[in-house]
Amino acid sequence: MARAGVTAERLTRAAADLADEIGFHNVTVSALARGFGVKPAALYAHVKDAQDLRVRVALLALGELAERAARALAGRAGKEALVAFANAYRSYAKEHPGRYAAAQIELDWETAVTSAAGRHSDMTRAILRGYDLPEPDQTDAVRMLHSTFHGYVSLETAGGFRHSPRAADASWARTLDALDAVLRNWPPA
Amino acid sequence: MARAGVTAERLTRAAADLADEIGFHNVTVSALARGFGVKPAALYAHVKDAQDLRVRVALLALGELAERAARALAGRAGKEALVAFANAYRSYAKEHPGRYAAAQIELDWETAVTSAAGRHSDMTRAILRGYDLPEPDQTDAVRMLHSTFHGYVSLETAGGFRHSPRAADASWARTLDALDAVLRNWPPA
DNA sequence: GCAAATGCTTAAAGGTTGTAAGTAAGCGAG
DNA sequence: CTCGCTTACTTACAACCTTTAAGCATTTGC
Repeated sequence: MARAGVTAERLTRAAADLADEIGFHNVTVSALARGFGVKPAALYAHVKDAQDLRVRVALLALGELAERAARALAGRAGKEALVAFANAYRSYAKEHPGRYAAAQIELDWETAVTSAAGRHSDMTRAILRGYDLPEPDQTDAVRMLHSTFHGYVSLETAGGFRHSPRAADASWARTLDALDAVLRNWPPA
Repeated sequence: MARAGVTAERLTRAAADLADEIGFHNVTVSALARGFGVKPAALYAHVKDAQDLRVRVALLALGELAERAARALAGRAGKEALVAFANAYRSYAKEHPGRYAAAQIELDWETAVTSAAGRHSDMTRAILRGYDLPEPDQTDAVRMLHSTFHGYVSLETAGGFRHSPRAADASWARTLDALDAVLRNWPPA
């Protein structure tokens, strides 16, 4: 019995890759074990249980997404920053649907603040620096931006825009135009 | 063996109720059968398989949501219509998280157009009548509205707004203000 | 080179989906 | 009213997934 060299990290990456292929929902401990050529029970030495594995994939995805977003944001401001950030977000979700789905699972407060989840709202706030919004409008705008990005990507992935001939890319670009416009002209309370 | 009186409709409603209680994800054929006091196999006489059941719950939810939205929209126009529609959407998701989750599953094209899914974009278009947008801006705006509503509700449900002291209700109201503002002042291409 | 730690296997219990075949209850017609 | 058909449900079973416990084998460290 040659050793397969399973580690929590390799397991997490394999689970993420598998999720992108067959859907996050369909990733099982058994399928993962088959991929490593070991019995399912062997994985429990590296990972607490199936939920622990899911959380690890979620944290991996959040980290990758934050890194990509940070790279997109570097050296840009205003609308350019908004568009770059949004595109980084959307392209990640399209290239890695399984990872993106993983990133949406509920994390307990402790895990969430420690993880890259906090970095995301920090970056969104960084975009807003170019629009000069006071609190609490800034928080509201962060939530609106995040909602629109996530909602659009989520609906697009679920096939919600396939019924109309209008290209999803075009609507996306116009949605970003609209967001930029409303941030530059934020309505008074 | 007294008959339990299982039908596809009652099964669907029970599944929807159970989903609201324990999460759509956790609804199993077995748990449902236990609720009816019958063996799991009995359910397969009324429903093709687990996926069929999920689709039925999705269609139920889409129908209920469409009905609630239509009621909210009746006799309103402009921002009032926008706010009423959005609130109907959000309140349904909060009252029926399991049903709402069900409504997000992918439906094949045939099922989707036959179902209430089409009615939803029709209603969103009805809201936009008050803002007088030409095509294809109208389609883009429909997609943006739907994305923002779904994204906000989705993130809120997943606990994404619990890290900040700012009330989710307040940000929601301001987000609707912003949407109204950008629809009244839609940026040119 | 031997002992301890580590990595994987076998074994087994318990839960889930789904099919097939058997039984019992209800219903309609003669 | 009872015979027989349809319908509803049960039992039985196969396949798969999760997770724990115990055992063996391979590395590693002293």
